[in-house]
Amino acid sequence: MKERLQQQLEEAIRALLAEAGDAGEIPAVALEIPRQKEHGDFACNAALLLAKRLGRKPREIAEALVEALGDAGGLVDRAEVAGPGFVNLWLAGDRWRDVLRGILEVGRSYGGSDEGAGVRVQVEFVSANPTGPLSTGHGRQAVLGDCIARLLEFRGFDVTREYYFNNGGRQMRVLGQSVKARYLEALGVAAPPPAAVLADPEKSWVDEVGGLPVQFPADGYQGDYIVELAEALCAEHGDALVGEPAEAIFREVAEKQIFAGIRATLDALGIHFDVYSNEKTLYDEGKLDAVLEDLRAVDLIYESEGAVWLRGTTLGLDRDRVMIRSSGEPTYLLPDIAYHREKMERGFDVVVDVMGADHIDQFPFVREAMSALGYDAGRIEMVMHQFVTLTRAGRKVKQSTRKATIVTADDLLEEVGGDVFRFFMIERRADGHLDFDLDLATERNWNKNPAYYVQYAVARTHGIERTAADAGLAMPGADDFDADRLNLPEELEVMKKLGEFPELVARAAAAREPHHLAYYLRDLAGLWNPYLQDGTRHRVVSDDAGRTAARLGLVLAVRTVLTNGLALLGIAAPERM
RNA sequence: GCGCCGGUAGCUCAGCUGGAUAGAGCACCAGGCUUCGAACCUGGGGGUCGGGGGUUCGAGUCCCUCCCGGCGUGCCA
Repeated sequence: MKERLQQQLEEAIRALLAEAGDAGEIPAVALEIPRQKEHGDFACNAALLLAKRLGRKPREIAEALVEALGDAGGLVDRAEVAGPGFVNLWLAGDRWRDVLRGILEVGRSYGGSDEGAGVRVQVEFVSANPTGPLSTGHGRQAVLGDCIARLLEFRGFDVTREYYFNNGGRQMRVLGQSVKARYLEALGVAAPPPAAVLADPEKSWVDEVGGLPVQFPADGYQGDYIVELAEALCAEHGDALVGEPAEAIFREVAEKQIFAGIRATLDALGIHFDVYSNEKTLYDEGKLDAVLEDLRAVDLIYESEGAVWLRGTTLGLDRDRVMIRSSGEPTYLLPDIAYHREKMERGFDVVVDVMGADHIDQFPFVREAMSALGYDAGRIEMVMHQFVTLTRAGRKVKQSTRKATIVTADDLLEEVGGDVFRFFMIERRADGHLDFDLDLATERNWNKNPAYYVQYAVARTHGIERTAADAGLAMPGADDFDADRLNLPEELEVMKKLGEFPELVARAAAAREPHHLAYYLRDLAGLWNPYLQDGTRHRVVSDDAGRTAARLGLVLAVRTVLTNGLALLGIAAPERM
């Protein structure tokens, strides 16, 4: 619809330019839906853009444009010049109604496209290391990444969801040590670390067991989940593991169990990854050494103070960074670079890295290193998101790692449910902070909750279908009704909104900004729920068979769009609530 | 100090490549259920779009500058 109008418009502009002896390019005119509906269905600013170039008054040009456009091949009912020189266009009424047929014909794929056909995209997200349960921030990232993936799939891209984690480095050793210390504590052979030690990250705690020192690491993991892991080991193995090194069974069991917990959380959110990658594999396959050699070959590596450094300054960055510590252990940077090289080698056309604000510092180094290694770093995108804060009873919920007052993604999920969790997490732009309002999310009067508001709009369409079925009526097919019977202004409003959906999806996908969907759905439901409220003026199932069929068509179209939109957010579209 | 991200109604936030009179939810006030679903709806009050300058026919949107907040600036993760 809009495309056709745009085409007509450009032709008219071309004609206008030709008349003035101007054979240049036509400007990128905006054809947009005005905020005020008194300004028509579409408004065009072409005359304003051309004024200087043609040396004529904008309104004059606008008049000429209106004349040249005519009825735009039957699309336009009325056109007028307004304000400083806008051309406001009113579409012929039946053109809006075409939207309904279009929706019913394609149904579930309305809003989708094949623009991404043959393009392989990897979306990497969550990527939390298996050292503890997912935080609310990870929860946000999980929903964000999944929704981006869903959007891209809907636009025809070949999407791989991937989770990468570091399991080879120092933090996993600390994890093993933490579990072992708690294990000995559970056995009763070691004392728990004093509170003063736990409160000070610089201090470590040492106890003697069988003449050997056992240490709770200074930066050990303090969460209750570590204690629980240790107690489970104690119950299963008794004291048989006392002589085992922390790096062996303790570390392995912890990684396995914690990772299982993470996957359970993701499962509960309906999020499934295609590929799990980890640092250890890269290490075992020699990928870390290889990347180091190749970076050395282009003179980006040097040694200093016993550590191996990447020359960030040569790459145009503000500093150099350590790749391998003087202890011999790599930092995160080296495996990250090796991992991204793998992404390139695996042939993805586009790589989207979703990451929290605290990780973005690393990104330019990875990107520039890719470039230096001869890859097209332009294929690598970053989507950054800020943190999540919780508000309960009008106050910020204080969270502290040290005091173990962390609210996990699981806690939150249990409290509000998956649909609300997803809606609230995706509702805001990723690059702003997210204030998760628990009062609103757990509101007993569900009507205040925007997630339910949209779902309710869907449920009502099913209620109408049930009523229709009771009257012996089936939902109509695309050609089974006369859309001209829908001529109330509020019906046209709904149809216009439905018509915007494909462009909205395209924009959200291209910009990797799923939050637009949440607002769109809220808006559409905000037209639809009031429409249904007026049961006399807008009664769908009535004695008027023709109008009933047309309105059932509208009901089905609205449901289709709401359902498609909710699916892109991973939220259920219920038949009843 | 430097870098990134924010600052829009009492609160939480939308605002597409610059467009006309800046929107929504919550909160607050006043109303509405013999209704295909009231988990809903109708109406109302409420704004120096952080401050200042600039570009433009036109700026919440672009540029400069300052202020405020978050994050980063580790041989932490």
